[in-house]
Amino acid sequence: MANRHNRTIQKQQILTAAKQEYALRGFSGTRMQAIADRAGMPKANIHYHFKSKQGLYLAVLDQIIDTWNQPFEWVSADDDPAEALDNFIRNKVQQSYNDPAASRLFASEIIQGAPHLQEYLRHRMRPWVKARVAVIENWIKAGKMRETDPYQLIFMIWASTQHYADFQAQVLAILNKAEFDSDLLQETASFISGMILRGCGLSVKDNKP
Amino acid sequence: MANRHNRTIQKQQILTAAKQEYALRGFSGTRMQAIADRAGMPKANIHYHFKSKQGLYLAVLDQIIDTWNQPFEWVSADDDPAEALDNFIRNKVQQSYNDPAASRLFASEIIQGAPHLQEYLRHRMRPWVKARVAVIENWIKAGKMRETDPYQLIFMIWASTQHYADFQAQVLAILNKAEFDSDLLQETASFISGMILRGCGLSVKDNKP
DNA sequence: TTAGAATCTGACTAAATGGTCAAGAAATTG
DNA sequence: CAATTTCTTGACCATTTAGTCAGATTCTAA
Repeated sequence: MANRHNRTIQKQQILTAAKQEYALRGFSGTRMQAIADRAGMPKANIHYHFKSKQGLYLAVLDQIIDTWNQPFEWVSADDDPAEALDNFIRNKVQQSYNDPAASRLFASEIIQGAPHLQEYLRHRMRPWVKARVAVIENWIKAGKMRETDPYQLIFMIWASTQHYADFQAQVLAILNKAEFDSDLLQETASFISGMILRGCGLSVKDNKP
Repeated sequence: MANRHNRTIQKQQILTAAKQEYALRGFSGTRMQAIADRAGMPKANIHYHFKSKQGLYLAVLDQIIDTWNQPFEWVSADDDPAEALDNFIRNKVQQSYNDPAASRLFASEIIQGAPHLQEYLRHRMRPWVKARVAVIENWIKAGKMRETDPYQLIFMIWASTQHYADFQAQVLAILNKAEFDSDLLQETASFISGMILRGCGLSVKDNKP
């Protein structure tokens, strides 16, 4: 079958395997051999597709960022804050659930000072946040919600939505559960949404009409 | 000077240096030589005091847990929920601020599945949480606060209070600041406290009377 | 003071691991 | 159906690094 096609598939297999391994063991803890094993191909093959361990790592980060940015063009000042925030929160929780490895890898990178993400944080994420902050400020000025520091609000939403992916081991141990199921996901999303909305002085609409 | 004394001091120096390095580069990313350099002694000396890289790592984790457990005996059902929660939140924020390396190291360990903390999570942290959950449930039964899932509440407090230590690189980049100062600390604590209290249907008492 | 224990240290070693390479297999193309 | 390019792979290498060790130094106790 077409080579072009294969090449794409192989690269993707490598990226996926690498994401899992990097998330599981950290950058330094990851062995190229482990990625190769997981991807089901000889190690040398990985070095054919990617220049180096670090190059592969950067490629994984890039892909994560691309995936995340896609469905995230969020709302304008005209929207209803309660609905918009609820949407945003449920979206984030769902995203962490869909790809916990991505969330964890990203978290590890930031915990270690984000050495490879400065550019991204400063020139892509910061403007994105600024735009959302502006929207929230508009809502506040329009009296649609309680006066609330928009930056802090966004940080708090990030923190609580990602927590279930990043600290899953802790959450499961405390709850004495074996896995994070879809029910718990819904409960979690509703809980966070409810807390945040009430915190912003917004009324929470019941999710089961 | 006394040997016993020196021994203790040296061990402590090693532990502190190791905590910084492990937090900064992760377990695998950390070099024994780097710990030695930071502690200002030859590498072989570290292996005299600690069996192995992993042994030292476990010792660091142990010390972190000990430090954390000390001031955390929290409240009973008789206390006022608003005050108790506010206290707890401010305490946690302060703790993250005082020793961000500890917070980050712990976070890294959990993100990677908490391979060395299963015992601690299941047999020490879980009972601790259970006890707080019981208190919160009492508050709810007594009509002192809104009906709220106590586990989710604790997770959310953990998530948002630790976020500023663990994801500091991100927070600073977004806010375009160089460092996390004491003012921002206070704002953050007040913000989180306010959000959580309102979320629980409790009234927030102003902090500047 | 001195024997003996505890501590410290530079030099060394064995193992692990990222990365290379040359030769072969497969696909593409004119 | 060559000729050429692209891809695959086992074997190999250079480097890094945790951990060792024997000898020096410092402390303790009698």
